[in-house]
Amino acid sequence: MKKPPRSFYTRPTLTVAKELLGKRLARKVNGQRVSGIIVETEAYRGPIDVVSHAVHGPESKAAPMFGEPGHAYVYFTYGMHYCMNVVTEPTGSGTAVLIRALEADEGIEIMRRNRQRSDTELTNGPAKLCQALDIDKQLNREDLLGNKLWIEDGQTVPKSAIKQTARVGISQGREHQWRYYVEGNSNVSAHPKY
DNA sequence: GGACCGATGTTCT
DNA sequence: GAACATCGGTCCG
Repeated sequence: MKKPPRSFYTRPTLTVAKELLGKRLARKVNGQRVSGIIVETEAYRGPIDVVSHAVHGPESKAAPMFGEPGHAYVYFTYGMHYCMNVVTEPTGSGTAVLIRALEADEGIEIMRRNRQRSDTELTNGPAKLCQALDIDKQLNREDLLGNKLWIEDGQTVPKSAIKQTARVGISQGREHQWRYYVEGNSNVSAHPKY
């Protein structure tokens, strides 16, 4: 499978967030592929976005958001969870896309072992998919055009199936509809109220 | 299915 | 001290 080029990530964050739907997020664990199709994303639009980690600046833990596009920004939160972002726009922008849900595809046995949950609970949330794919702090700043953690072409999602809503798990910034997901996909994380 | 709530560590005020 | 881009257990339907 073909990896999108660096230029895919250099584009506006909302465009990348939308077009990541249907792409495959993949890992190689002990020589075996573990992957899933991206079905839910959220855009975090840099220092001007009040809920983005980038408001803390390029010297904060969000430093990778200001790095080269097409790299991973993995952060640790709530004392026990990792979440993964894809850095977007030209270097220095501080923008990224949070991967919120996958449809598990390859290496499901490994995901079951990592998660110890039912198959419907493998990758339907940002911290869950990180656990399923064994993504942690070690993969922070990893190049997604590399061969440890990467993104490659997957499926084509019809435009009519892409839904746009407010982001999840934030208190401010609810007026922006910067979350995208594939309508009808059972792996999309729980639907918030508005 | 939903509401509530505790876990647990890093970062920032 | 508080906040936190979350999750899973418990209790209630």
